[in-house]
Amino acid sequence: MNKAERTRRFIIEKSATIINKKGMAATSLSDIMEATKLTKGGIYGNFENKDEICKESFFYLTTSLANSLDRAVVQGRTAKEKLFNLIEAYKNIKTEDGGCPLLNFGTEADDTNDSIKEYVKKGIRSAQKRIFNILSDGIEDGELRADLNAKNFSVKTFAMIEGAILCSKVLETNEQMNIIMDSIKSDFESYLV
Amino acid sequence: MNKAERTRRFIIEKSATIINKKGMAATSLSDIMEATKLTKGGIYGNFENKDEICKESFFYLTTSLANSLDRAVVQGRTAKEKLFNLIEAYKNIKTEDGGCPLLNFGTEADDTNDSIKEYVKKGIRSAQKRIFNILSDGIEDGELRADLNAKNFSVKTFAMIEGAILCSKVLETNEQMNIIMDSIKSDFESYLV
DNA sequence: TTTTAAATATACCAAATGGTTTAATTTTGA
DNA sequence: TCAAAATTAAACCATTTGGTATATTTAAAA
Repeated sequence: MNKAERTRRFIIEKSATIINKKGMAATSLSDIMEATKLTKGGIYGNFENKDEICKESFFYLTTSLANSLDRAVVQGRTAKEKLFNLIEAYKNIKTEDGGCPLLNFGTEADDTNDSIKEYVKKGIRSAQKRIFNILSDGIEDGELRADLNAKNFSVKTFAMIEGAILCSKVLETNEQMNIIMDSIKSDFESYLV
Repeated sequence: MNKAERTRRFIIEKSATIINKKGMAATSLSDIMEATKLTKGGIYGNFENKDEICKESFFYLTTSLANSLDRAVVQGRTAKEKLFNLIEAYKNIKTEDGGCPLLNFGTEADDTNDSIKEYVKKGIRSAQKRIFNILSDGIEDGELRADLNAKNFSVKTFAMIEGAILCSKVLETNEQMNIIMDSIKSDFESYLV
């Protein structure tokens, strides 16, 4: 990484949390200047415009999150361990960093920003696929009953997780998060062979 | 309703959809001026500031939605009819009006706007209570098994619905919404006596 | 119908917005 | 080490922002 690449990355890292919390529209250049201690020149020398910073911040947030979820999954050896690890990893999403970027960018972009919406779309699909793969592997290995509909279960689970994140953030307690995650677990266990 | 009250209401009705779609921060006075065909004077004669317009728009959106959900519920005579009607009403939330205000205002306000966050909090609680009441009435009437945990089921169901709205809006298809709603229904049916 | 009070438009304002240009400073590689 | 290239700071720009003061119009009551 040369200087330019380092600065670019530094700006993204600093901006990402702010944008995840405040939203793309509500985050101003001044916010980014303050967080990076750089002037506009320093920022615009590395990025075309604010949109590019938002886009790159979204990529940074989603890949960081995806990596930490993937790391949790590979630690598990059975489908059950994998799914339960994944759930714990979701629980560990830092509220102080703004929560899930798919939820934040998704709700902001859905009516206003088609290109970001496309990226969120891909993010949702791959998050669902992560769950789907655990389940279909489990079925193939005979760990899970074949009548488990992996597609439906993964869609449902993802929706519950995002809803759980919304509730914990707004209600400012993890109570409902725990209820929801426990419910996913026991629902899953009913499909164990 | 005198002239002032009518104008106030008119401004709220026009602003509400815009704010629900674009978000509070991204909606400018000019957006509201354009939608209402009023000038700043006409708007600021009826409202203190933009915050008040946002707050009133949130109230307007949530009470409209709550009313239409309540109307759907009372049409049903059994718990099953009530819940299924509620689910259909949720499915009918107009995407072109921006979707669920609890989701939109909740994700925007959670890190930035404590007073709106408090109102969203109440909105979530009452949405969950609407489901809870259907279930606990059903248990009391002997329509539903007593081992149905009404609290957990309502929390879980609400999360799934909000997640489903997010997915349909971003993915631009109702496929997952249908999967999720059907899953809620069949989960519920397993508790029928 | 006329007076008075309410509601709205017009014309402002300072501050902040995203973005550009140019000059100065750092890095980098030969 | 030193020149070329990359990076950043400073000053600037037009536009838009939320908000206000005042003039004008409209509605309501006597």
